[in-house]
Amino acid sequence: MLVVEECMTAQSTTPERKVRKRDADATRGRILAAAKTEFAKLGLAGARVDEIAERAGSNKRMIYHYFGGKEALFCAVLEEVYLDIRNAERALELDALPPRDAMERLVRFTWDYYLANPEFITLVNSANLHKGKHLEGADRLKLRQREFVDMVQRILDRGVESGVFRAGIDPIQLNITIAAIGYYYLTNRHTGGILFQRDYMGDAALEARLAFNIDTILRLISSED
Amino acid sequence: MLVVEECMTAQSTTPERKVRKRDADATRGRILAAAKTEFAKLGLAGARVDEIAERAGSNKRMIYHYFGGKEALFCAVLEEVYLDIRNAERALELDALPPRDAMERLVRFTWDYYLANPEFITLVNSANLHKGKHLEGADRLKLRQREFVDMVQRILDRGVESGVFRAGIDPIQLNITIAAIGYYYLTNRHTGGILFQRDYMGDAALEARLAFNIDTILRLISSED
Amino acid sequence: MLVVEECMTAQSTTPERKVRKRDADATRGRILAAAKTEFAKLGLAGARVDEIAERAGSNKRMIYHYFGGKEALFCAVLEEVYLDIRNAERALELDALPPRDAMERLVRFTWDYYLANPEFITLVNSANLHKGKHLEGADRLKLRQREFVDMVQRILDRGVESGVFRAGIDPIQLNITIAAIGYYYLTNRHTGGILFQRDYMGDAALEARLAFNIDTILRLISSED
Amino acid sequence: MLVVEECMTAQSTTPERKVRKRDADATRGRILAAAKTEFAKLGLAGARVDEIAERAGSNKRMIYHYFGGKEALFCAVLEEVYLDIRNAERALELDALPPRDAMERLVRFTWDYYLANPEFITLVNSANLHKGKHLEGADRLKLRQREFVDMVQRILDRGVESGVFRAGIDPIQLNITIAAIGYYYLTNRHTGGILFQRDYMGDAALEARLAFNIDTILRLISSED
DNA sequence: TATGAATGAGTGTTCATTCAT
DNA sequence: AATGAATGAACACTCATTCAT
Repeated sequence: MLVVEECMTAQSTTPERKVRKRDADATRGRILAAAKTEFAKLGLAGARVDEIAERAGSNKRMIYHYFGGKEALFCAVLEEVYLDIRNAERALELDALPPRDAMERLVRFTWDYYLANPEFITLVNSANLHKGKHLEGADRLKLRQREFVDMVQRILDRGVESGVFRAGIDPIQLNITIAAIGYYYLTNRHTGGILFQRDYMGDAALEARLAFNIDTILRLISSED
Repeated sequence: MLVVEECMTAQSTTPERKVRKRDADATRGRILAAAKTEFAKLGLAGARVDEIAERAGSNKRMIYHYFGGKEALFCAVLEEVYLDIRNAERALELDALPPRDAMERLVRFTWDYYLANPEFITLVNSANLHKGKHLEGADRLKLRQREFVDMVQRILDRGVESGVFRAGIDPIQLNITIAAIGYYYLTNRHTGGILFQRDYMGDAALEARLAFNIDTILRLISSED
Repeated sequence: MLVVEECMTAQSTTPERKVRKRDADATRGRILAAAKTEFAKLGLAGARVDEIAERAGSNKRMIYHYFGGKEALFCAVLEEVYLDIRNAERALELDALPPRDAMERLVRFTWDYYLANPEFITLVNSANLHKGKHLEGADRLKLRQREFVDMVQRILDRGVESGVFRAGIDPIQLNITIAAIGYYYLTNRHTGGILFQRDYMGDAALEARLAFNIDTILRLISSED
Repeated sequence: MLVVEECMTAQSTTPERKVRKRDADATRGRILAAAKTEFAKLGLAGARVDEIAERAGSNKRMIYHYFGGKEALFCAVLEEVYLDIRNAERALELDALPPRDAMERLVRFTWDYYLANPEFITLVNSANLHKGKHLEGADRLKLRQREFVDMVQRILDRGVESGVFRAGIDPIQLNITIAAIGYYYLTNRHTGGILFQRDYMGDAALEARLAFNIDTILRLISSED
C-alpha cells in the first residue's frame, strides 16, 4: 500500500535552481506549508488532499506533480519540521555557554519551541502512529541528529570537568527526558486539562511547568543537590 | 460534524440488565475490544467501521445499535481504557508502602502498564489530536482522577513528614512528569529509534530507561542528594 | 495493479440462494448487463464505472460490493458472454444432424450469433488487448470449450466415416477458421467499409458473406470438390 | 467530444520542407513511433499522452504542436500503419508470379506481416472499436486499397485464364478471408490459448496454422480439388 | 522549436451511515 | 437482536489539455 521509497523523491528542490519559471518553488513551498498545517491538525488519515491544495492556493494535481502523493507529501513535511528544530537547536550555540547555563537554555528552548510550533508535536505523533515509516528515508536528518547528541555530550563533559555535573549521564537518555517533560505536558494538555480539571495553557501554568522542568533536569544532572 | 454529545449515550450497559441479555453484552464487549485495537492502530480517522465489525465477529449495524456511531464508539473506548488504568493504579495500594517505595513502585507500574498496554498511548494521542473532545462527557473518570491525585499527595505528605522528600512538590506536576518520561519514550520510539539510530525496545534498553526514570523521579523529590 | 485473482470471486451467485432479500441478485444482474454494454462499446479502459452504475439503475458502491472492482467486473462479464455462446452452441444438438448439415449449421449459427450479439466480438477483442488476463480464472469455461471441440470432432468423424469429409482435419484449426471468417468480417467492418468503400452490413452483403463462408468451409473439408 | 476533422491536420510533413527542419521531423517521427507502441499496447482510451511523450524522448506539448491532440495522433498512427502494410504488399510484385504461386505468396506474406507487426492488429481493433472514425479522412489510403484489390483481381483473372482457379470469385471476399484466417488466430491467441488450452505461438503451432491457411485458400479458389 | 507549470473535470474506489427484513 | 442491501458524499489520484516563457 504505502510505498515508503517514494519519500526519497520528496527532498526539497536543489539549491542550484536559479531561474524559477512561473514560481515552481514557491508553489512547492506553499503546498508544503499547507500540508504541515493540515497534517498537524487532522493527522495523516484525517487530512484531505483537496483541502491542502486549496489552502496552498494551488490545485491537487500539483501535489502529485511535486511530491508524488499524500504519503510522500507527509514524508516531506516530516523531514522539514525535523530539520527546522535541529537547525534552531544548532543556532543556540550552546558550546559558548557555561555548562549549567547551556543546559537550562536547552530545556527552556525545547519548551519554547514546542509552544511556538505546536504542529511539530502532532506531526511527530502521527509519524509514530505509523511506526515511523515516513522517516525511514531521511538520511540527512540522521546526521543532524548525531551532531545534536554530540553537542549535548560536550555540555555534559564540560560540566563534569568543572564539577557541576555528575559523571556517567547518557546524553540520549537525558535528551529524551528533556523533550519528554515538555512534549508530554503539551501533547496531552487536552485530556490532562479535562481529567485533572486544571488550566494547562494559562501564562502562570506554563511558567510553573517550565520552572518545574528546569528544576527536574538540573536536579537530575547536578553533582550535588 | 462531530456530535460529541453522542458520547453520553455510549455508557456501558447498566448492571441491572437481566442475565438473559448475556449475548447482547458479549457482542457489545467484542465490538469495544475490536474498536480499541483498531483505533489504537490507525487513529480515529484511519480506523474503519467495517473492519471493527468484522474483527468483532459482528456486523456494522450493531455498532450503530449499541454505540450510535463511530465517534461515540471512540468515546466509549477512551473511557474504558482510562478507567482501566485508574483501576489498576488504585489496586496498587500505595498507601500501605513507605513513601520512597511507594513512589518507586508508581514509576515502575506506570512504565510497565504502558509497555503492557501500548494501545493506551496511541488512543490518548488520538484523543488529544481531537482536542480531547471525546472525553468531555466522562464524568465518572474525573472523579477517579481526583482520587488518584489525592493518593499521590498522601505519599508526598508522608515522605515530607518522614524527612525523605522535599516539601512543596505539586502532585499534579509530579504525576505528569512520571507519566511523561515513560510515555514519551514509548510513543516516540519509532522516530526516536530511526533518528538516534538506537534500539529502543530491547530488554536492556527498556531496563536502562526504567532505571533512568526512577533515578530522575527520586532525585526530583528527595530531600537531599 | 491488476489483481487477476479477484476474478475468481466474480463467479455468479450460487444457485442455493433462495430468499432474495431486497433483490440482491437482480441488482447484480442489472450491473452485469450494464457492464456488458458499456465494456463492449468502449473497451475496458474507456468504460466508466459511473456510467455502468447509472445504466444499471444502481449505484457505484454496489459494483464494488458485488464484484470487487472494475477489472473483476470485466472478468465476470467475459465469463458470462463466453458461457452464453457455448451454451447456445450446445443447444444446437449438432450430433443429431448429418455431418454436412451439421457443419453448415455451425457456420451459419456462428455467423448469426455474432450478428445478434455484437458485444461478444468487442468484448473478446478487449480481453485479448489485455492478453487474456481476465479469463485466466474461468475454469468452468475451459471445460465447456473442451466439450465443444469434442462435438466438432464427432461431426468430423461421422463425415469421414460416411465419406463426405476428408480425414485428418484438426477440429481446433477448423473451429478457429469457422470463427475467423465471420468474426473478422464483422469486427473490421468499419475500417473495411471505409477502405474498400463497400457496404458491409446491408442485407445483400451479409447474405453474400455468409454464402461465401459456408462455401469456404465446405470446400475446406469436403472429400472431393 | 471527438473532433475527427482534426485528423486532416495529421498528415506527415510535406517533402518540400527544408532540410534544416531535420530535428523537427525526427521529433515528429519519434512521437509517432512511441504513439504506435502505446496505442497498440493499451488502446486509444488506455494510452497515456504523458507516456507517449516520455517514450518519444520529447514532451507533451510537442504532441499538441505536431498533431493537435491525442485523437488526431491516433489518426496519424492508423494512417501510417495502413500505408506501411499496403506498401509492403505492393513491393511483393505478385504480378510477376504464376497465379497459384502469387496467391500462396500473398497468404504467406499476410501471415508473416501480422506476426512481425503485432501492433497492426491491435491498432486496427482499436480503430474498429471506435467505428473507424479515425480513418475517415485518410483518402490517400483508399486509393492504395483500390490498387491492392485490383492486383488481387489480376491474379484471379490470370488463374481463371490458365484454368487453375474457379471463375466468379469476389476479390474482396477473398481478401477478407485471407486476412481473417491469419488475423483472427493472432488477435485472439490469448483467449484462444486459455480456452483451448493450446499453444498458439510456438514454432510448430505457427507453421501448422500457416499450412492450414494456405490449404484453406487454395481449396477455396482451385478449379478442382 | 521547445518545455515545465498549471488546471478542471474526471476516475476508480472507499467511506460512514441508513434501510428493509 | 441481528443482518445483508443500499446509498451519496467524499476520497486519493489521474487525465488530456492549455498557459507562460
